[in-house]
Amino acid sequence: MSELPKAYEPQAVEAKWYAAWMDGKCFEADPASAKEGYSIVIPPPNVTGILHLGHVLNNALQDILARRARQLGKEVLWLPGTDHAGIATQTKVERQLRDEEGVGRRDLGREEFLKRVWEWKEKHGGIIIQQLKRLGCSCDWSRERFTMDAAYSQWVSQVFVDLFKQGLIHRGKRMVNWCPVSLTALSDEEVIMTPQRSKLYTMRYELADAPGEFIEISTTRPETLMGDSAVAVNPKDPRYTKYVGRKVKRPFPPAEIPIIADEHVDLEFGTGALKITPAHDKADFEIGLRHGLEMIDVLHPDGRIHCPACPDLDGLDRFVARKMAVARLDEMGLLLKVEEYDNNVGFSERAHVPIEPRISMQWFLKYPCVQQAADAVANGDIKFRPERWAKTYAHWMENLQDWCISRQLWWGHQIPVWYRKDKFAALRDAEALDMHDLTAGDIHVGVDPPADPANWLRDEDVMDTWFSSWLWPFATMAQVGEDSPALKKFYPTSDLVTGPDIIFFWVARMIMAGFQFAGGLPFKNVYFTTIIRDLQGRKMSKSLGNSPDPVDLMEKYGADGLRFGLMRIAPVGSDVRFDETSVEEGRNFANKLYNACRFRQMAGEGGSAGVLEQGQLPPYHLDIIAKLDALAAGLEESYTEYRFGEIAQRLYEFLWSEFCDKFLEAVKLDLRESATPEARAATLGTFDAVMSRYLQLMSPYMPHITEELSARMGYVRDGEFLMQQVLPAAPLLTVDASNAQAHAAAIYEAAGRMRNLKAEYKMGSRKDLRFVIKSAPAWLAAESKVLALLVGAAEIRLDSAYEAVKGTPAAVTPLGEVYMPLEGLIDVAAERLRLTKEIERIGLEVKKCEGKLGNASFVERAPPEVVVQETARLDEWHAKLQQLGEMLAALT
RNA sequence: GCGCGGUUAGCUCAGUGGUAGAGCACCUCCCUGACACGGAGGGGGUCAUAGGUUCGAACCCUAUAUCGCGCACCA
Repeated sequence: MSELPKAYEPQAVEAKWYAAWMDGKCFEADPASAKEGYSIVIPPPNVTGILHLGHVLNNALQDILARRARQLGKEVLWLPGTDHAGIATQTKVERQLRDEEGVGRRDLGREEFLKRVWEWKEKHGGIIIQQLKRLGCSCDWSRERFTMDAAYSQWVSQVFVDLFKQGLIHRGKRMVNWCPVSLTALSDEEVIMTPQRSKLYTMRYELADAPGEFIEISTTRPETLMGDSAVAVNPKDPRYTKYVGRKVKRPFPPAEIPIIADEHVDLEFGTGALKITPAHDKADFEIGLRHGLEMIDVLHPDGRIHCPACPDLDGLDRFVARKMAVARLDEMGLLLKVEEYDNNVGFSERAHVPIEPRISMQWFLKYPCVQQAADAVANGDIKFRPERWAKTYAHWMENLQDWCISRQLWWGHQIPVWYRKDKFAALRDAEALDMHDLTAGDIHVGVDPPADPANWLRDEDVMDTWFSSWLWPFATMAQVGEDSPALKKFYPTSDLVTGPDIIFFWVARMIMAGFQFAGGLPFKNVYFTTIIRDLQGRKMSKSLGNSPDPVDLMEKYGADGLRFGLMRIAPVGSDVRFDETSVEEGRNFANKLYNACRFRQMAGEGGSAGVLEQGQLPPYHLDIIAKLDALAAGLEESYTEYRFGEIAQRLYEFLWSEFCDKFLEAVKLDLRESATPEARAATLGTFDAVMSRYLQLMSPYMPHITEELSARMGYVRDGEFLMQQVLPAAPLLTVDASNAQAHAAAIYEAAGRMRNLKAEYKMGSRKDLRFVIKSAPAWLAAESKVLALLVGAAEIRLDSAYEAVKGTPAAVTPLGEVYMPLEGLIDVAAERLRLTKEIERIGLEVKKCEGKLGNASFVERAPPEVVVQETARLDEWHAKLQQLGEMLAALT
């Protein structure tokens, strides 16, 4: 044992133990182990990412699960890694190149640009990994993966090829969500519908065969009218039946377009007539297909208008063009009204701009194993917590659309498809060729390039990042075709911990991939974390500046403090509002734990468990031992239910309210020098038995401090680690403690009542009071000294014959009636009154003041306006009065 | 529009049929030999509203209000 400083200083301790665990290879998983396997794969953070509180919550939970599993004797694999995060990373590096070198990616060319991204990744990519280590994460770092590792990329290509061969992947020209900033297609999930305050424009088109007669149309997007190829009305709409089949004049560029009838049109909305722009609206696209309409593309990929026939609009940004188009309509006398209008607009998840529905050639996946994946959750093979997310999942699975998996980016897994050079030009330039236009000899789909690469060109697109992430649970454990021991031991994984915001992006897709490629479900339990918000309820975000840096918090409060604080407020249900004070509480709790152990160390050596038979131990000992067993059982139950906040709360209450506030206070007498060696040894023995087990129970939540204290207190042998000790199944208590617990409870409660009595009579801090207990139980005689210590009394007298004088303060306690006789002491109330009057008599004012009496002067100003602070302690009143007298004498 | 979740002390949240809880904040006292990142005591809530079921409801049921989140959208 060694000396401990007064307050716990986590920083050095945490770094020391993390290094020791790494040296000891404590986190490494052995697939050959005979122990039962337990595994988690980390939700790979973006390689560009830096740690935020969401990561902390998420990874602390995984660490707790992993550490707990080790304590239960399992062979644990927590597999870490990072995600290449296509758009995010490419954007970041492009921005840096533009800022620092003034070049774009096309200036560099694909090969050079990718080289630069890799360089950037090697240099800055590991930040979040270091931060996870700082947090104490017990990942098997020897198995760290990256979604663009060679072996992992092999999986991605292989999966693409397999799905293609099964006919589930195909290429086609379809309406997709296009991001005009990132210049790529996006999946439906990457589009965020956002309420907007926009305008609804009502305009009129003139009928071609009846000049002066108009049809009125409402639109929110007048800038695309150059792409109109029809006007549609509902076939059931009597107002418009006479128009169907006729033509109207499109204002610009001038053209005559048909009026068609389509069920899709809502009679109630606007004028009931809808302009059809098949190339720039999803619904219009469908209508266009049904009616064989011309698809007129009037937008460049970057969102500028492409319409040489309208020179004043051509080349303008879409939002500038909107105003211009409206102005032109107005000039032409075709604009009828403009109304304020609330609607939802799809925004790009990454670039935060409105997406543009756009027809383009892309690769699509028809999801595999949908039914199996849906059933697995519905029938409980995969259990979601909280359970309600299962409904969200089921709903999504029922309404699956094909997944657009191609991205017009460079950073990512390039699509493993090659085209014959001569056909490729046509494909690319016209964007007209469908897969069906290519014969088998024109296209090569394979993990490896064609044998005569000179004659082929590779598809330039890469795959959606999630198309690699969905393979994560197994592609991290085995190479393609490998008979992997890790996979055998650790797949399917045990628990997945992630946010509900990626239930579609990731969780659902992993389940489908698991069935399709790994022969079964990828995990058994999914624990969905809560979203962390600030005190105003806003999502944490960099731009709002409301997201505290977890590393700063760890420097200030320690990783253990941060972990514990966050766990205590992480609810099972809804979102959590984060406040730094919760981390402060975590730090304070660590300090409390530390000081309890420090107290033990100051009591010195001696004492080992079992000096006394448990049957002979005082009630406080048996009580705390029983409560520790209850704690262990309670934690077991809470872990089974994944109730992490409850676990933290139980741990907190045991140490603070039971162990420190009650047990430690009750046994202090036995650690004084006056105590018998036997009592002292028994006390130290109980302390060690309970504390060593408690530290172990605490270890998953606060791994560093528990490891430190266990080592310092000698609870763990040199060269061993607390985190590797298996939690004993047997309870500590071996005898019936019900009597002892009843006695201890009675004493603690009585002590509370008696302290309350003291406080009521303004004698809370006096230690010289004597209490009398009437009709006390016989066993109390042995404990009266302890009770006196707990109460802060000079003596507790047990006297069944006691007759209290009238007016003696009294309280009913589980130990019988308690009296606090004041004979022999001063009559506090009366004496205080007398002194107050005396002070007022000599012309001073008695005033209540804030602050500490001991430090502040009782005379704030010189006479005649001398002010005296009120105090509860009579001896101080006397002293003040005396000093006042002296002062007054000096002044007069 | 459909679905989900919340509404409990000033704040953040526990509490799924039996006399309302924690931490922080607040008030009083105390730097007593583990801890002021602490100790002792205290004040504070008609559990969103209205009905209903029940001997008994914060909890179960039905509405309503309100906040948040998904999904789907009519230009």
